[in-house]
Amino acid sequence: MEKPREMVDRLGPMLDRWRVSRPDLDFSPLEVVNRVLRGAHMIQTRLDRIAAAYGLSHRGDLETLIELDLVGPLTPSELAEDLLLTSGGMTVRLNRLQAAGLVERQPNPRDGRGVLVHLTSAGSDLARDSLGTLLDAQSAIVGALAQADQSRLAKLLRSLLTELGDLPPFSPTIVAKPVER
Amino acid sequence: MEKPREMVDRLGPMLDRWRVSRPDLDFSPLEVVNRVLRGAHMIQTRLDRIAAAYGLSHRGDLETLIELDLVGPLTPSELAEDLLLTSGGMTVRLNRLQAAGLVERQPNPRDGRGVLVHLTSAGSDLARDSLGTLLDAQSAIVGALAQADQSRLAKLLRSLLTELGDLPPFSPTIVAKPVER
DNA sequence: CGAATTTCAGATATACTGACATGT
DNA sequence: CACATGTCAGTACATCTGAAATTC
Repeated sequence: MEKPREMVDRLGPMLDRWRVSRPDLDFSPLEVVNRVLRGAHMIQTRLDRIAAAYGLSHRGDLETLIELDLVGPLTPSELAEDLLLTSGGMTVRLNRLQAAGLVERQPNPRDGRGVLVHLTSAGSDLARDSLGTLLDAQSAIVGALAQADQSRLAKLLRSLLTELGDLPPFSPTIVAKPVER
Repeated sequence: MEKPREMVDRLGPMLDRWRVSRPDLDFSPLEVVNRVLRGAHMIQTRLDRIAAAYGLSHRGDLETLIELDLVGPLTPSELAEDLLLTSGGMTVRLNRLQAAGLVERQPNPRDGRGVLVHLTSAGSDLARDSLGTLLDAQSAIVGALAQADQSRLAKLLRSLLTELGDLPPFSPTIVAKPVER
């Protein structure tokens, strides 16, 4: 058992000052909310550096390639939903990735209105090459926590996200669709 | 004791598919990292709506006002550090807030090079009015979790942030080393 | 003087909304 | 026909970098 010596982040002292200023208010929700925001900011900075090392200077491009590599061809709508983006936003991304020769749009055989986004072999190579690096970086990020703490943290965050409305596309209980793709 | 019925967020099923696709890789860091990123995205969306309701359509403007209201006049550098921004970015914000009549720059009596940012009375009113609403919103966000879970989550996030290098301006014990990395 | 504070211009990202064409 | 998909133009937002001016 190690006793954490100085477990202080930037937010702690700020909260202390705020509480002195307004002792009548309850700032405890910030202990979670603000840390999620600050954490995301710092994580994003690290991940951006990795994407840049693979020649992708646009946030989100790499995750798009990786999602396609792991799951297979998807429609722009599906991609947008998975990656928390509007379809208009995804169009911009896909145009860029297509211009870079990393993805291709092909007609969707199951729906004449839409398309399926495929990786080119270059896109596939890039996704595969970078995934390991990306996982290593993320592993380093959470590596400060013991395994048990990591999974506790994951569980708590999952509860939070569920409450925030980050739900799967098809409510699990509903039967019909077996993820046809 | 309540047994959570369907504690499933959007990420869970995505991870399942990825693990099928690449059973050789360990995706567990994503359980934390990706949830922090997605959580921040959704939280930010909610908080932006509140700021907009107070006439502030620019992300970060409200937090700037509130920080000034709770802590008192600060220099642009101090604000930038607290809010994870470069000084150049803070200049833009302050120009906007000043044009809106919400803050004023005054010469810093302790340092002729710099300025101190003060709230105007309009800025102060806005900060005070909105703070309660903002805290309520954040309370609702974490409200799905039991008190004990909230504080567990806060603690785990704090460890994560500390590891990520989100440290207070003056490291309490350490003297020389700026956490070279 | 070398260092710190702040501003600014220029550059680069990011992403939404609403309208449209197309197809179901 | 009512609705869904994808694209695009227009708009808005965000933020950094590096150079310059000022003062410590």
